[in-house]
Amino acid sequence: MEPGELAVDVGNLTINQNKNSINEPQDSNIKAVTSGDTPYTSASTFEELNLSPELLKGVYVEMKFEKPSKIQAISLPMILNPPFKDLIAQAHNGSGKTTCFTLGMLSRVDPKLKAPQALCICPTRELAIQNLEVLRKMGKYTGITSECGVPMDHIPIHQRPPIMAQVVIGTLGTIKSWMSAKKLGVSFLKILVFDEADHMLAEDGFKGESLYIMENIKKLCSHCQVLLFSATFNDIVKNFTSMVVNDDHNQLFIKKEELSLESVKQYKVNVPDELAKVMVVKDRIFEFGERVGQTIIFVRTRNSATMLHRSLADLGYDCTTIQGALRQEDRDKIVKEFKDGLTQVLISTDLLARGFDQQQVNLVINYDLPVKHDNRTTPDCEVYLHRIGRAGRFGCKRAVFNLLCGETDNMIMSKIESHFGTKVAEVPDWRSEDDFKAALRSAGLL
DNA sequence: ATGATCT
Repeated sequence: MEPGELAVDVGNLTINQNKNSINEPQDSNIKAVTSGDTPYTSASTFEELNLSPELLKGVYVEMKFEKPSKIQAISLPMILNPPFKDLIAQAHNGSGKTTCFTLGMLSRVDPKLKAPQALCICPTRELAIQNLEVLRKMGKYTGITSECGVPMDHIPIHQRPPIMAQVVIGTLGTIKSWMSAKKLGVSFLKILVFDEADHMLAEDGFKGESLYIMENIKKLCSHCQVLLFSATFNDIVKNFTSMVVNDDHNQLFIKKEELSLESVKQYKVNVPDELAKVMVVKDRIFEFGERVGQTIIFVRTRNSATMLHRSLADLGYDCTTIQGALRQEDRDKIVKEFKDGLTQVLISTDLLARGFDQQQVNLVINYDLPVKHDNRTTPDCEVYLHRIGRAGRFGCKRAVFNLLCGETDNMIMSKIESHFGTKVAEVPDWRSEDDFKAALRSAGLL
Protein backbone atom coordinates (compact mmCIF):
# COMPACT_ATOMS: atom_id res chain seq x y z
CA MET A 1 0.00 0.00 0.00
CA GLU A 2 1.24 3.48 -0.89
CA PRO A 3 1.86 5.96 1.88
CA GLY A 4 -1.15 8.19 2.35
CA GLU A 5 -3.54 5.51 1.22
CA LEU A 6 -6.30 4.52 3.51
CA ALA A 7 -7.28 0.93 3.99
CA VAL A 8 -10.89 0.44 4.95
CA ASP A 9 -12.14 -2.91 6.00
CA VAL A 10 -15.69 -2.94 4.81
CA GLY A 11 -16.27 -6.50 5.84
CA ASN A 12 -19.11 -5.75 8.18
CA LEU A 13 -21.28 -3.57 6.01
CA THR A 14 -24.83 -4.68 5.55
CA ILE A 15 -25.12 -7.03 2.64
CA ASN A 16 -27.77 -5.94 0.20
CA GLN A 17 -28.41 -8.61 -2.32
CA ASN A 18 -30.28 -8.40 -5.55
CA LYS A 19 -33.65 -9.99 -5.19
CA ASN A 20 -32.97 -12.42 -7.99
CA SER A 21 -29.61 -13.72 -6.87
CA ILE A 22 -30.52 -16.34 -4.36
CA ASN A 23 -27.07 -17.60 -3.61
CA GLU A 24 -24.92 -14.64 -4.37
CA PRO A 25 -21.51 -15.47 -3.01
CA GLN A 26 -21.01 -13.43 0.09
CA ASP A 27 -18.32 -10.92 -0.71
CA SER A 28 -17.89 -10.90 2.99
CA ASN A 29 -14.38 -9.58 3.09
CA ILE A 30 -13.81 -7.10 0.35
CA LYS A 31 -10.76 -5.07 1.14
CA ALA A 32 -11.16 -1.50 -0.07
CA VAL A 33 -8.14 0.68 -0.53
CA THR A 34 -9.18 4.21 -1.29
CA SER A 35 -6.53 6.71 -2.20
CA GLY A 36 -6.23 10.22 -0.85
CA ASP A 37 -8.94 11.52 1.43
CA THR A 38 -11.97 11.06 -0.82
CA PRO A 39 -14.70 9.66 1.41
CA TYR A 40 -17.07 7.08 0.00
CA THR A 41 -20.29 5.89 1.47
CA SER A 42 -21.54 2.45 0.55
CA ALA A 43 -24.82 2.71 -1.36
CA SER A 44 -27.68 0.78 0.18
CA THR A 45 -30.12 1.77 -2.58
CA PHE A 46 -29.84 2.62 -6.26
CA GLU A 47 -31.56 5.97 -5.57
CA GLU A 48 -28.53 7.19 -3.66
CA LEU A 49 -26.39 6.97 -6.76
CA ASN A 50 -27.92 9.95 -8.58
CA LEU A 51 -28.67 7.91 -11.67
CA SER A 52 -30.90 9.52 -14.28
CA PRO A 53 -34.60 8.58 -13.98
CA GLU A 54 -34.37 6.75 -17.30
CA LEU A 55 -31.43 4.67 -16.12
CA LEU A 56 -33.06 3.97 -12.77
CA LYS A 57 -36.13 2.73 -14.61
CA GLY A 58 -33.94 0.31 -16.57
CA VAL A 59 -32.40 -0.97 -13.36
CA TYR A 60 -35.76 -1.67 -11.76
CA VAL A 61 -38.08 -2.48 -14.64
CA GLU A 62 -35.76 -4.21 -17.10
CA MET A 63 -33.14 -5.73 -14.81
CA LYS A 64 -35.59 -6.24 -11.93
CA PHE A 65 -32.93 -5.32 -9.40
CA GLU A 66 -34.03 -4.26 -5.98
CA LYS A 67 -30.92 -3.23 -4.12
CA PRO A 68 -27.23 -3.07 -4.97
CA SER A 69 -25.21 -6.21 -4.31
CA LYS A 70 -22.22 -5.86 -2.06
CA ILE A 71 -19.69 -5.16 -4.79
CA GLN A 72 -22.14 -2.73 -6.40
CA ALA A 73 -22.77 -0.92 -3.12
CA ILE A 74 -19.08 -0.34 -2.57
CA SER A 75 -17.79 0.21 -6.10
CA LEU A 76 -20.57 2.33 -7.63
CA PRO A 77 -19.96 5.42 -5.44
CA MET A 78 -16.29 5.19 -6.44
CA ILE A 79 -17.12 4.86 -10.13
CA LEU A 80 -19.89 7.45 -10.37
CA ASN A 81 -18.60 10.32 -8.26
CA PRO A 82 -16.02 12.97 -9.06
CA PRO A 83 -13.10 12.89 -9.39
CA PHE A 84 -13.91 9.62 -11.20
CA LYS A 85 -10.85 7.79 -10.01
CA ASP A 86 -9.56 4.68 -11.69
CA LEU A 87 -10.62 1.44 -10.02
CA ILE A 88 -9.29 -2.08 -9.80
CA ALA A 89 -12.06 -4.34 -8.56
CA GLN A 90 -12.17 -8.02 -7.78
CA ALA A 91 -15.44 -9.77 -7.00
CA HIS A 92 -16.80 -13.29 -7.09
CA ASN A 93 -18.29 -14.83 -10.17
CA GLY A 94 -21.96 -14.03 -10.32
CA SER A 95 -21.80 -11.19 -7.81
CA GLY A 96 -22.78 -8.47 -10.25
CA LYS A 97 -19.58 -7.04 -11.70
CA THR A 98 -21.16 -6.46 -15.11
CA THR A 99 -23.78 -4.20 -13.54
CA CYS A 100 -21.02 -2.14 -11.91
CA PHE A 101 -19.25 -1.19 -15.09
CA THR A 102 -22.42 -1.08 -17.20
CA LEU A 103 -23.98 1.49 -14.87
CA GLY A 104 -20.64 3.28 -14.88
CA MET A 105 -20.61 3.55 -18.65
CA LEU A 106 -24.28 4.47 -19.03
CA SER A 107 -24.27 7.15 -16.39
CA ARG A 108 -21.12 8.84 -17.53
CA VAL A 109 -22.25 9.27 -21.14
CA ASP A 110 -23.46 12.73 -22.14
CA PRO A 111 -26.64 11.92 -24.14
CA LYS A 112 -26.28 15.03 -26.28
CA LEU A 113 -22.78 14.20 -27.50
CA LYS A 114 -22.99 11.74 -30.37
CA ALA A 115 -19.52 10.23 -30.15
CA PRO A 116 -17.88 7.27 -28.41
CA GLN A 117 -17.62 8.15 -24.73
CA ALA A 118 -17.42 4.73 -23.10
CA LEU A 119 -15.40 1.75 -24.27
CA CYS A 120 -15.38 -1.78 -22.87
CA ILE A 121 -12.82 -4.34 -23.99
CA CYS A 122 -13.50 -8.07 -23.59
CA PRO A 123 -11.41 -11.18 -24.21
CA THR A 124 -13.94 -13.01 -26.37
CA ARG A 125 -16.63 -12.32 -28.91
CA GLU A 126 -19.20 -14.14 -26.78
CA LEU A 127 -18.52 -11.98 -23.73
CA ALA A 128 -18.64 -8.75 -25.74
CA ILE A 129 -22.03 -9.69 -27.18
CA GLN A 130 -23.34 -10.73 -23.77
CA ASN A 131 -22.16 -7.50 -22.13
CA LEU A 132 -23.72 -5.40 -24.88
CA GLU A 133 -27.03 -7.18 -24.39
CA VAL A 134 -26.95 -6.33 -20.70
CA LEU A 135 -26.08 -2.71 -21.44
CA ARG A 136 -28.88 -2.32 -23.97
CA LYS A 137 -31.36 -3.81 -21.56
CA MET A 138 -30.27 -1.65 -18.66
CA GLY A 139 -30.04 1.45 -20.83
CA LYS A 140 -33.28 0.80 -22.70
CA TYR A 141 -34.95 4.08 -21.64
CA THR A 142 -31.87 6.29 -21.87
CA GLY A 143 -31.64 6.57 -25.64
CA ILE A 144 -27.90 6.03 -25.42
CA THR A 145 -26.52 4.41 -28.55
CA SER A 146 -24.21 1.43 -28.49
CA GLU A 147 -22.27 -0.76 -30.88
CA CYS A 148 -20.66 -4.16 -30.68
CA GLY A 149 -17.03 -4.23 -31.77
CA VAL A 150 -16.70 -7.81 -32.91
CA PRO A 151 -15.95 -9.20 -36.35
CA MET A 152 -19.47 -9.46 -37.67
CA ASP A 153 -19.91 -8.63 -41.29
CA HIS A 154 -17.66 -8.94 -44.26
CA ILE A 155 -17.44 -5.24 -44.93
CA PRO A 156 -13.79 -4.20 -44.95
CA ILE A 157 -13.01 -1.73 -42.22
CA HIS A 158 -12.05 1.01 -44.68
CA GLN A 159 -15.48 0.98 -46.28
CA ARG A 160 -17.20 1.58 -42.98
CA PRO A 161 -18.30 4.96 -41.68
CA PRO A 162 -16.67 6.12 -38.44
CA ILE A 163 -18.19 4.78 -35.23
CA MET A 164 -20.82 7.15 -33.87
CA ALA A 165 -22.19 5.04 -31.01
CA GLN A 166 -21.82 6.49 -27.52
CA VAL A 167 -20.88 3.16 -25.95
CA VAL A 168 -18.69 0.61 -27.70
CA ILE A 169 -18.20 -2.90 -26.34
CA GLY A 170 -15.94 -5.23 -28.24
CA THR A 171 -13.07 -7.62 -28.47
CA LEU A 172 -9.47 -6.59 -28.34
CA GLY A 173 -8.62 -7.38 -31.93
CA THR A 174 -11.56 -5.56 -33.47
CA ILE A 175 -11.21 -2.48 -31.26
CA LYS A 176 -7.52 -2.37 -32.01
CA SER A 177 -8.09 -2.58 -35.75
CA TRP A 178 -10.83 0.05 -35.63
CA MET A 179 -8.46 2.33 -33.78
CA SER A 180 -5.54 1.87 -36.13
CA ALA A 181 -7.85 2.39 -39.10
CA LYS A 182 -8.93 5.66 -37.44
CA LYS A 183 -12.56 4.57 -37.49
CA LEU A 184 -12.92 4.71 -33.72
CA GLY A 185 -12.23 8.17 -32.35
CA VAL A 186 -11.27 8.25 -28.70
CA SER A 187 -11.04 12.02 -28.15
CA PHE A 188 -14.31 12.11 -26.21
CA LEU A 189 -13.77 8.94 -24.18
CA LYS A 190 -14.61 9.33 -20.52
CA ILE A 191 -14.48 5.77 -19.32
CA LEU A 192 -12.52 2.70 -20.39
CA VAL A 193 -13.38 -0.72 -19.00
CA PHE A 194 -11.39 -3.93 -19.17
CA ASP A 195 -13.57 -6.93 -18.40
CA GLU A 196 -11.66 -10.00 -17.20
CA ALA A 197 -8.85 -7.53 -16.67
CA ASP A 198 -6.33 -9.96 -15.23
CA HIS A 199 -6.42 -11.99 -18.41
CA MET A 200 -6.32 -8.87 -20.53
CA LEU A 201 -3.13 -7.77 -18.81
CA ALA A 202 -1.43 -11.15 -18.39
CA GLU A 203 1.87 -11.85 -20.09
CA ASP A 204 0.47 -15.04 -21.60
CA GLY A 205 -2.84 -13.32 -22.27
CA PHE A 206 -3.48 -10.07 -24.07
CA LYS A 207 -1.02 -7.76 -22.31
CA GLY A 208 0.62 -6.34 -25.42
CA GLU A 209 -2.63 -5.61 -27.20
CA SER A 210 -4.22 -4.06 -24.13
CA LEU A 211 -1.26 -1.75 -23.64
CA TYR A 212 -1.49 -0.66 -27.27
CA ILE A 213 -5.09 0.42 -26.74
CA MET A 214 -4.36 2.01 -23.40
CA GLU A 215 -1.44 4.09 -24.72
CA ASN A 216 -3.37 5.13 -27.79
CA ILE A 217 -6.17 6.45 -25.61
CA LYS A 218 -3.95 8.15 -23.06
CA LYS A 219 -2.23 10.08 -25.85
CA LEU A 220 -5.52 11.64 -26.97
CA CYS A 221 -7.45 11.79 -23.72
CA SER A 222 -6.34 13.88 -20.81
CA HIS A 223 -8.70 12.29 -18.35
CA CYS A 224 -10.21 8.92 -19.06
CA GLN A 225 -11.34 6.84 -16.12
CA VAL A 226 -10.01 3.28 -16.26
CA LEU A 227 -11.89 0.37 -14.62
CA LEU A 228 -10.39 -3.10 -14.27
CA PHE A 229 -12.76 -5.89 -13.28
CA SER A 230 -12.22 -9.61 -12.70
CA ALA A 231 -12.93 -12.44 -10.29
CA THR A 232 -9.23 -13.28 -10.23
CA PHE A 233 -6.01 -11.31 -9.99
CA ASN A 234 -2.90 -13.35 -9.40
CA ASP A 235 0.03 -11.61 -7.70
CA ILE A 236 1.98 -11.00 -10.89
CA VAL A 237 -0.93 -9.32 -12.64
CA LYS A 238 -1.93 -7.51 -9.46
CA ASN A 239 1.48 -5.87 -9.33
CA PHE A 240 1.32 -4.95 -12.96
CA THR A 241 -2.12 -3.33 -12.80
CA SER A 242 -0.66 -0.33 -11.01
CA MET A 243 1.21 0.43 -14.24
CA VAL A 244 -1.96 1.00 -16.24
CA VAL A 245 -4.07 2.97 -13.78
CA ASN A 246 -3.50 6.38 -12.31
CA ASP A 247 -1.42 6.44 -9.12
CA ASP A 248 -4.44 7.96 -7.42
CA HIS A 249 -6.81 5.01 -7.85
CA ASN A 250 -9.13 2.89 -5.72
CA GLN A 251 -8.90 -0.86 -5.25
CA LEU A 252 -11.25 -3.59 -4.11
CA PHE A 253 -9.77 -7.01 -3.51
CA ILE A 254 -11.03 -10.23 -1.98
CA LYS A 255 -8.77 -12.03 0.46
CA LYS A 256 -7.39 -15.17 -1.12
CA GLU A 257 -8.91 -17.34 1.62
CA GLU A 258 -12.27 -15.73 0.97
CA LEU A 259 -12.28 -16.70 -2.68
CA SER A 260 -13.72 -19.96 -1.52
CA LEU A 261 -15.27 -22.59 -3.69
CA GLU A 262 -17.66 -23.71 -0.99
CA SER A 263 -20.84 -23.05 -2.91
CA VAL A 264 -19.79 -25.56 -5.58
CA LYS A 265 -19.60 -29.29 -4.93
CA GLN A 266 -16.39 -30.50 -6.50
CA TYR A 267 -15.58 -34.08 -7.36
CA LYS A 268 -12.75 -35.97 -8.96
CA VAL A 269 -13.17 -39.14 -10.93
CA ASN A 270 -10.20 -41.34 -11.74
CA VAL A 271 -10.45 -43.04 -15.11
CA PRO A 272 -7.99 -45.47 -16.73
CA ASP A 273 -8.00 -44.05 -20.26
CA GLU A 274 -9.67 -41.72 -22.69
CA LEU A 275 -12.37 -44.16 -23.69
CA ALA A 276 -13.41 -44.26 -20.06
CA LYS A 277 -13.72 -40.47 -20.12
CA VAL A 278 -16.10 -40.67 -23.05
CA MET A 279 -18.05 -43.42 -21.29
CA VAL A 280 -18.39 -41.33 -18.14
CA VAL A 281 -19.72 -38.47 -20.21
CA LYS A 282 -22.25 -40.55 -22.10
CA ASP A 283 -23.37 -42.90 -19.31
CA ARG A 284 -23.39 -40.43 -16.44
CA ILE A 285 -23.58 -36.89 -17.71
CA PHE A 286 -26.14 -37.59 -20.38
CA GLU A 287 -28.11 -39.85 -18.11
CA PHE A 288 -28.34 -37.45 -15.19
CA GLY A 289 -27.32 -34.19 -16.79
CA GLU A 290 -30.60 -33.48 -18.51
CA ARG A 291 -32.47 -33.91 -15.27
CA VAL A 292 -30.29 -31.41 -13.45
CA GLY A 293 -30.12 -28.60 -15.98
CA GLN A 294 -27.52 -27.71 -18.58
CA THR A 295 -23.93 -28.89 -18.68
CA ILE A 296 -20.70 -27.39 -20.01
CA ILE A 297 -17.82 -29.77 -20.73
CA PHE A 298 -14.44 -28.04 -20.83
CA VAL A 299 -11.62 -29.47 -22.92
CA ARG A 300 -8.07 -28.23 -23.47
CA THR A 301 -7.81 -28.03 -27.23
CA ARG A 302 -9.97 -27.22 -30.22
CA ASN A 303 -9.14 -30.61 -31.60
CA SER A 304 -10.31 -32.54 -28.55
CA ALA A 305 -13.52 -30.49 -28.59
CA THR A 306 -14.16 -31.68 -32.13
CA MET A 307 -13.19 -35.28 -31.31
CA LEU A 308 -15.33 -35.56 -28.22
CA HIS A 309 -18.25 -34.04 -30.06
CA ARG A 310 -17.81 -36.53 -32.89
CA SER A 311 -17.54 -39.52 -30.52
CA LEU A 312 -20.73 -38.53 -28.74
CA ALA A 313 -22.59 -37.70 -31.93
CA ASP A 314 -21.61 -41.08 -33.41
CA LEU A 315 -23.14 -42.74 -30.37
CA GLY A 316 -26.33 -40.81 -30.96
CA TYR A 317 -25.95 -38.28 -28.15
CA ASP A 318 -27.08 -34.78 -28.83
CA CYS A 319 -24.73 -31.94 -27.94
CA THR A 320 -22.99 -28.97 -29.51
CA THR A 321 -19.45 -27.67 -29.41
CA ILE A 322 -17.82 -24.27 -29.56
CA GLN A 323 -14.21 -23.18 -30.05
CA GLY A 324 -12.37 -20.30 -31.63
CA ALA A 325 -11.78 -21.92 -35.00
CA LEU A 326 -15.46 -22.10 -35.87
CA ARG A 327 -17.04 -19.54 -38.16
CA GLN A 328 -18.35 -16.47 -36.34
CA GLU A 329 -21.96 -17.15 -37.40
CA ASP A 330 -21.73 -20.72 -36.14
CA ARG A 331 -20.40 -19.55 -32.79
CA ASP A 332 -23.29 -17.12 -32.45
CA LYS A 333 -25.81 -19.79 -33.39
CA ILE A 334 -24.45 -22.35 -30.93
CA VAL A 335 -24.39 -19.85 -28.06
CA LYS A 336 -27.92 -18.70 -28.88
CA GLU A 337 -29.25 -22.25 -28.97
CA PHE A 338 -27.64 -22.99 -25.63
CA LYS A 339 -28.89 -19.79 -24.03
CA ASP A 340 -32.37 -20.48 -25.38
CA GLY A 341 -32.24 -23.90 -23.73
CA LEU A 342 -32.46 -25.75 -27.02
CA THR A 343 -29.28 -27.70 -26.26
CA GLN A 344 -28.45 -29.32 -22.94
CA VAL A 345 -24.77 -30.18 -23.24
CA LEU A 346 -22.13 -27.85 -24.65
CA ILE A 347 -18.50 -28.82 -25.21
CA SER A 348 -16.15 -25.84 -25.07
CA THR A 349 -12.54 -24.80 -24.94
CA ASP A 350 -11.61 -22.09 -22.46
CA LEU A 351 -13.35 -19.74 -24.86
CA LEU A 352 -16.34 -19.88 -22.50
CA ALA A 353 -14.37 -20.26 -19.27
CA ARG A 354 -14.71 -16.60 -18.35
CA GLY A 355 -17.80 -14.51 -17.85
CA PHE A 356 -20.25 -16.60 -19.85
CA ASP A 357 -23.57 -16.28 -18.03
CA GLN A 358 -26.17 -19.00 -18.44
CA GLN A 359 -28.13 -19.51 -15.29
CA GLN A 360 -29.39 -22.98 -16.12
CA VAL A 361 -25.90 -24.50 -16.08
CA ASN A 362 -25.72 -26.68 -13.00
CA LEU A 363 -22.98 -29.04 -14.05
CA VAL A 364 -19.44 -28.32 -15.21
CA ILE A 365 -17.18 -31.12 -16.39
CA ASN A 366 -13.44 -30.65 -16.58
CA TYR A 367 -12.85 -33.27 -19.25
CA ASP A 368 -9.31 -31.90 -19.30
CA LEU A 369 -7.94 -30.04 -16.30
CA PRO A 370 -7.01 -26.39 -16.86
CA VAL A 371 -3.24 -26.14 -17.28
CA LYS A 372 -0.73 -23.45 -18.18
CA HIS A 373 -0.05 -23.23 -21.87
CA ASP A 374 3.69 -23.12 -21.56
CA ASN A 375 3.77 -25.98 -19.07
CA ARG A 376 1.10 -28.60 -19.20
CA THR A 377 1.98 -30.07 -15.81
CA THR A 378 1.21 -26.80 -14.01
CA PRO A 379 -2.42 -26.08 -13.13
CA ASP A 380 -4.05 -22.82 -14.14
CA CYS A 381 -5.89 -22.08 -10.93
CA GLU A 382 -7.42 -18.87 -12.20
CA VAL A 383 -9.00 -20.68 -15.14
CA TYR A 384 -10.19 -23.42 -12.78
CA LEU A 385 -12.03 -20.83 -10.71
CA HIS A 386 -13.55 -19.19 -13.77
CA ARG A 387 -14.67 -22.52 -15.23
CA ILE A 388 -16.49 -23.66 -12.11
CA GLY A 389 -17.96 -20.18 -11.84
CA ARG A 390 -20.03 -21.03 -14.93
CA ALA A 391 -22.12 -23.40 -12.84
CA GLY A 392 -25.10 -22.51 -10.73
CA ARG A 393 -25.22 -18.81 -11.16
CA PHE A 394 -28.81 -19.10 -10.15
CA GLY A 395 -30.14 -21.27 -7.37
CA CYS A 396 -28.00 -23.19 -4.97
CA LYS A 397 -27.39 -26.37 -6.90
CA ARG A 398 -24.15 -26.92 -8.69
CA ALA A 399 -21.47 -29.53 -9.14
CA VAL A 400 -18.16 -29.94 -10.90
CA PHE A 401 -16.64 -33.22 -12.00
CA ASN A 402 -12.93 -33.36 -12.74
CA LEU A 403 -11.97 -36.33 -14.89
CA LEU A 404 -8.47 -37.48 -13.97
CA CYS A 405 -6.41 -39.85 -16.06
CA GLY A 406 -3.00 -40.85 -14.72
CA GLU A 407 -0.49 -39.62 -12.18
CA THR A 408 0.08 -36.19 -13.70
CA ASP A 409 -3.62 -35.35 -13.57
CA ASN A 410 -3.75 -36.39 -9.91
CA MET A 411 -0.72 -34.26 -9.16
CA ILE A 412 -2.26 -31.25 -10.91
CA MET A 413 -5.55 -31.78 -9.09
CA SER A 414 -3.87 -31.89 -5.69
CA LYS A 415 -2.05 -28.65 -6.51
CA ILE A 416 -5.40 -27.05 -7.31
CA GLU A 417 -6.80 -28.36 -4.03
CA SER A 418 -3.95 -26.96 -1.98
CA HIS A 419 -4.04 -23.64 -3.84
CA PHE A 420 -7.65 -23.11 -2.81
CA GLY A 421 -7.29 -24.92 0.49
CA THR A 422 -10.17 -27.25 -0.31
CA LYS A 423 -10.48 -30.99 -0.36
CA VAL A 424 -12.15 -32.39 -3.46
CA ALA A 425 -14.17 -35.54 -2.86
CA GLU A 426 -13.51 -38.58 -5.01
CA VAL A 427 -16.12 -40.60 -6.84
CA PRO A 428 -14.85 -44.08 -5.91
CA ASP A 429 -15.64 -46.01 -9.09
CA TRP A 430 -16.11 -44.38 -12.48
CA ARG A 431 -18.24 -47.36 -13.60
CA SER A 432 -20.64 -47.13 -10.70
CA GLU A 433 -23.95 -45.47 -11.38
CA ASP A 434 -24.67 -45.42 -7.67
CA ASP A 435 -21.47 -43.53 -6.91
CA PHE A 436 -22.46 -40.76 -9.31
CA LYS A 437 -25.98 -40.69 -7.98
CA ALA A 438 -24.63 -40.30 -4.47
CA ALA A 439 -22.39 -37.46 -5.59
CA LEU A 440 -25.19 -35.62 -7.36
CA ARG A 441 -27.52 -36.16 -4.47
CA SER A 442 -24.95 -34.78 -2.07
CA ALA A 443 -24.64 -31.73 -4.33
CA GLY A 444 -28.39 -31.26 -4.11
CA LEU A 445 -28.95 -32.03 -7.77
CA LEU A 446 -30.99 -35.20 -7.54
C1' DA B 1 1.89 -29.92 -31.13
C1' DT B 2 -1.45 -26.10 -27.45
C1' DG B 3 -6.46 -21.34 -25.32
C1' DA B 4 -8.16 -16.65 -26.38
C1' DT B 5 -8.24 -11.42 -30.59
C1' DC B 6 -7.53 -9.04 -34.70
C1' DT B 7 -5.05 -7.72 -39.72
